[in-house]
Amino acid sequence: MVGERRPARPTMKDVADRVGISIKSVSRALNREPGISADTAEQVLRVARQLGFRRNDLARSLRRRDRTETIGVVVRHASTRFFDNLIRGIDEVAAEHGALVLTAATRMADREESTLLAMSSRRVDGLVIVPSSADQSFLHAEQAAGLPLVFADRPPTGISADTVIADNAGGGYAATRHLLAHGHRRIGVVGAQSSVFTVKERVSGYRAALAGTRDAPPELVRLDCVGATAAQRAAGELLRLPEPPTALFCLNNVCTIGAARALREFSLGNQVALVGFDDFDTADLLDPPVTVVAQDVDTMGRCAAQLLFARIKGDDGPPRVTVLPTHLIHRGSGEIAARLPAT
Amino acid sequence: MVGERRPARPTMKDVADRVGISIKSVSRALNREPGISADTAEQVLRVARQLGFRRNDLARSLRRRDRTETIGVVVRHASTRFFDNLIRGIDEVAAEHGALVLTAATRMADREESTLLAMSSRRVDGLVIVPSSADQSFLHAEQAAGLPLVFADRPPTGISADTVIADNAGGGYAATRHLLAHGHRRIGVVGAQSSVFTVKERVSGYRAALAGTRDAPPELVRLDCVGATAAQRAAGELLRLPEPPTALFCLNNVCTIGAARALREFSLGNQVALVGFDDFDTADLLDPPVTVVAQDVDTMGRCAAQLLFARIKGDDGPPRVTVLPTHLIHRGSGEIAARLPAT
DNA sequence: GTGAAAGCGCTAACAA
DNA sequence: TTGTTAGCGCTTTCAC
Repeated sequence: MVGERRPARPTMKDVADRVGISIKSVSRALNREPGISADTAEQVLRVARQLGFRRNDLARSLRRRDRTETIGVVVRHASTRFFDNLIRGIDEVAAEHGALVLTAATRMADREESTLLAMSSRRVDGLVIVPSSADQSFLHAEQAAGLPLVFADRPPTGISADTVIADNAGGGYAATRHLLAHGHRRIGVVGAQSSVFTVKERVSGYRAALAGTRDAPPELVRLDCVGATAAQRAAGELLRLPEPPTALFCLNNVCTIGAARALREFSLGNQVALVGFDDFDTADLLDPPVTVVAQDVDTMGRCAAQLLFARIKGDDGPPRVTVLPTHLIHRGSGEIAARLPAT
Repeated sequence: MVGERRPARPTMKDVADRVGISIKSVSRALNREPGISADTAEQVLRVARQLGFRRNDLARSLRRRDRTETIGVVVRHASTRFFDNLIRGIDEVAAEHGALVLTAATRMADREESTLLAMSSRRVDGLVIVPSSADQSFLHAEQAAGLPLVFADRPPTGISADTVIADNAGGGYAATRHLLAHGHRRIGVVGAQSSVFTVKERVSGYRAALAGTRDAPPELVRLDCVGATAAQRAAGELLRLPEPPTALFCLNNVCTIGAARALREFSLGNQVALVGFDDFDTADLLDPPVTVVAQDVDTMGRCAAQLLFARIKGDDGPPRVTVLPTHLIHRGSGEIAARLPAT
């Protein structure tokens, strides 16, 4: 690697010298502030364009005391349909406020803290966080400094702040009731890390729905399936039990896809019912089409961003928790009747 | 909205006063620079933690002349499997360099310029861009200022810079040859905006493969299908032609899914062959499983980031173009033989 | 309508 | 090992 010799970027001083005026007038022109003649302003803009001037927002934000017109979004994966929809909702609201939305993916839970602090050090005006590590109490300092925080999809741990979540328990309850209504009594569950809030909630909805019935045998609940392959394996094990479930409830997209693979592997797609939590693009194209509990992730993003901007504007009421409804989309896989009605 | 009264954040001066030393010693301790006693350093770190001090990187980067240890990624959608994989690759390399990766989604092509300039004004150290607008010549100023730019997935227009793309034409050629080998002569094409580089390239690969054969009737090529619904409609129209195609080649994920819906609508899934460009998660779960031209998007991200960091480190050779191979994944839909062998 | 001076919080360069 | 001075590029304040 060669020694770095980056050409310096033109500054307001360069523009000012070129036009023959003071730096302050350049600032006024470029920021469209009043108190400058149309003539001078035009000249400044022309020269700025010629020089390829780009205002240094590091300096600007520093002087303006940390107002960066930027909000940060911190998630585990940049993507998956879920995050794309979430960020789309956030973007919409941020655009109305003229703020730039910058997203960072943490990939690993142990990089969450450093990523959040990096955003804080760069002085974003606020943060939307989908927490994935075990504890966010290190954010007390940001909160004390008045940095607005909004948690989405999952509540924070170790700190209290605005939160927007889906009605996970309600969705789990509805899915399970739906399967019960179709005659199922042995309903298997395939889900991801049991430590995650959404997983716990969805399972608790499942259990609540089964509370009136005879049983929810623990061997039918397979959590901690990380990735589609693990989910496929877990579903396969359930299907090979001496008394296998007649229906599967999968706690997220990835698990649903894994379970669908297992069902196909055993040619049980049209005999064992399947309901997945969270919709996905090709759910209608599988055989049979997959019934899901859908969440309105767009709205989740919009709510989170609206809360955040209200806080940025100065709203300092107590933390609010917003719970968004979920709804069941019947596509076929969830409407398969139980083969052997319960005794 | 109340008047905003954000508590001031502690600065190095606050820490220095509290410890009773100079601000420079605080700086040294916090940045783990040499020239400070272990004792003082420890004391500084303790007080900094107590106060919830977060170094103001706006000021730091300003003083250090725009080195922000941040790279920007600008894409149209934050997500879809494609972008997630791309960003994953970038993240991996950036982590090795200790840089933060911040992603901005432009959503609309007409916001690309303002988003890129916003990143430039915030003085990122470099940019990875998946261009979606018609022209990027406004980036000449950034290039002149020595801001490294790497374009991914599509080359820039109006400016010359490092570029990492897939072998789109090769993939289109391979897909078409594959279908020809299975006896297909009338091969329909469903694709997105014809103005997009990747679409043009994939079509040109298709045409090249057909050059030796009798024809590639223009009525079989349906471009500008934006969204799955439009693709489904276009595919449906192709299938209702007096002389319908016996195979479909879809130029991206979304089109493939739309075409799959059309095939199911007409119950032709097992009679008309289907090959899609770019793999997707449930391709193996459709009926029949979907044959695709896969691109290694992870590698695309890594290559782009490696190029970018080489530039950031000072490499100033001429712009390089990297073309990554694609490969066909046979899953079934692409191996359906033509119903009516060509005359 | 315009400009000079001060300073945002930090680090580079140098002095002690 | 520690501190002092200057200044990064901009906006705020105030004077003209």
